[in-house]
Amino acid sequence: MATGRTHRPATRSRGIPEATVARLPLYLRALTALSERSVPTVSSEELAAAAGVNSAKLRKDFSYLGSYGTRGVGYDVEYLVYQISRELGLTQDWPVVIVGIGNLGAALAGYGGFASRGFRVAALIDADPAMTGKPVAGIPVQHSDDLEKIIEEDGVSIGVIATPAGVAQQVCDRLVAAGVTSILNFAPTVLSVPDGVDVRKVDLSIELQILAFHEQRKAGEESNAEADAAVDEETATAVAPPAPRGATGGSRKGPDGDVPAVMPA
Amino acid sequence: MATGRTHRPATRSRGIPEATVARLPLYLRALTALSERSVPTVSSEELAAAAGVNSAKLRKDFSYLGSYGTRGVGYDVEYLVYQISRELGLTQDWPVVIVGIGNLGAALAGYGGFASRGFRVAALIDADPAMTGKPVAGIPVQHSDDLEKIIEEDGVSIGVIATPAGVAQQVCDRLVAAGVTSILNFAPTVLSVPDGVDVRKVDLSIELQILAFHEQRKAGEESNAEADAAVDEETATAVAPPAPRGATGGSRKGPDGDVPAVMPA
DNA sequence: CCATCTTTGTGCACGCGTTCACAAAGACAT
DNA sequence: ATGTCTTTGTGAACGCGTGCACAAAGATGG
Ligand SMILES: NC(=O)c1ccc[n+]([C@@H]2O[C@H](COP(=O)([O-])OP(=O)(O)OC[C@H]3O[C@@H](n4cnc5c(N)ncnc54)[C@H](O)[C@@H]3O)[C@@H](O)[C@H]2O)c1
Ligand SMILES: NC(=O)c1ccc[n+]([C@@H]2O[C@H](COP(=O)([O-])OP(=O)(O)OC[C@H]3O[C@@H](n4cnc5c(N)ncnc54)[C@H](O)[C@@H]3O)[C@@H](O)[C@H]2O)c1
Repeated sequence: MATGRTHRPATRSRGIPEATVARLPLYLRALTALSERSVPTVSSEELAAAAGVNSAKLRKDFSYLGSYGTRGVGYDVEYLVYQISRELGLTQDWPVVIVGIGNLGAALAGYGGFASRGFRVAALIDADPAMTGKPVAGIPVQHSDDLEKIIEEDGVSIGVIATPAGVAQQVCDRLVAAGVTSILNFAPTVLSVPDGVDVRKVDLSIELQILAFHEQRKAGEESNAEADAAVDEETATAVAPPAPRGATGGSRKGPDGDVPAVMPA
Repeated sequence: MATGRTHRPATRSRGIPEATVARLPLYLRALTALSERSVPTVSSEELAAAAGVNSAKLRKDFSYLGSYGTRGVGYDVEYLVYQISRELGLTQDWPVVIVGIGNLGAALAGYGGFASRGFRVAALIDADPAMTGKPVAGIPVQHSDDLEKIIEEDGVSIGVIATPAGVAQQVCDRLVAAGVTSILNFAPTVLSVPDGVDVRKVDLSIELQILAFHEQRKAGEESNAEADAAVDEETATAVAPPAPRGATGGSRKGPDGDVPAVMPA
């Protein structure tokens, strides 16, 4: 997954496994599409195909929510939409703040997927005074000096960080101190937060690197076999680190083109 | 995780577990930061802290790559950077195309993290004729009619989809037919691809919903106990689906504010 | 050269997640 | 009412991932 929970030892909250929770939105999406086509019921097989998962897995997932199916028939689409929505907490409104209204933050602000399903952009926050008051996607940007006030007044509990990596931890600390307990982080940094705060990250760079790994495997396999072995031997004998790789050698920026986060130690 | 591999039954490629592969970029990032501070060596404990993982896990991860550490000392930073880069396939250049240059696509095009670490934006592609030729982040947008030609000429094997969900599958099919074997999908749809093609997805909406789930759990727990039970009873007795939830009821768009993907069946 | 101290590499156990396979449940027709 | 046929819900087995705990390796100091 492009994302992953951070912290908290994966204790299944109440009884629903974390892996199941992560799939519920997928089911919900497929179910919503069926609902719009006025399909009354759906079998686990069909729904599983639409969501791209195994049907047994889907049935087990639903079994954690309760017995909502009818044997011989399947699941009532509308009823399931309701149950999953309720389980995910989408029956209530979640005000969200976005911090860092640059390229990415602006795109997020204008994203339709935000507004639907109970997520409401409560505020856009940026440190740049030139941005203050300027409307982005119809919402005026507010200065980060007012961050605490905004969070408290609106009762915001979910924050999105789209600032440069270098300031992400500071921003995170301020959000948490102000009362935010869930953070979606787009900056390529490991955020450390106190217990009780959930952090999920979206990391484009990591996704690409994982794809590159598999791509290399697909491309090579036998043609890379000799070359790989040769490199292996060369570098293995030299205990000292080899010179930076030729093509792109020399000093360069971090793996993400961002300022590397300051390390704790 | 925010992301997740799709298809392919998680066979560990050659011997490196998928979970380990997903963490290598994290280690690489931390190591690069250390490298820039000219730190010569680092212990598993320190590096694990910087990457936000367990030190035993980190050591086990590295053990899959080989024995690159020195007992009593730790790991040579430069050497490890090189080994991980090589393992991830970052020593070569990966041309990438971005399809769908809207709000998100434009942000991605201008993202610094793309250019570094061997990923090069080979082309920006959009179906809107008005966009054609217009430079975005210094790169002229090309029309999607030329998609196949671009892919083949540049030998592109990684594609990024940032189009509306409704056309994502079509775009995906064209990319795959043209030779792309790795896809990073930002559209909220399940993509189906032939064997041998890797798909990873970044789904903002899913991340938010997972956060909302945990948020609800944190908020409620006992105050929601009665309310929840009441709702449970009411809906459980009525076998027929209940009316859409009051506050935000009525017909609405999909969970992502996008056109729901057309279902196969 | 030996002792001590640090840190790696990994054997092992445990728990979570996935999948198979099937009995039970219920719809539907006769 | 009874039988058939579809589909759910779940017991059980398996495999992967995680983390503990420790022996082996090697650096460092005397
Ligand atoms: N652009 C992308 O496609 C993309 C993709 C993946 C990740 N990211 C990451 O997302 C983050 C933002 O990317 P971007 O391209 O929008 O960068 P950007 O430079 O365009 O925007 C950053 C914004 O954050 C604001 N900012 C800086 N410090 C702040 C602070 N302390 N408090 C509040 N706001 C502050 C800046 O004023 C600026 O508007 C970066 O960490 C980047 O690595 C971006
Ligand atoms: N904006 C965000 O922050 C955000 C966040 C998460 C996910 N997404 C998803 O990313 C996708 C793009 O979002 P957006 O906000 O940039 O939308 P957008 O409407 O601004 O951009 C979509 C672009 O795709 C182009 N396009 C349409 N059909 C095409 C085709 N067949 N071939 C090539 N290009 C085509 C359009 O011309 C347009 O430029 C959507 O699926 C959205 O759900 C967006």
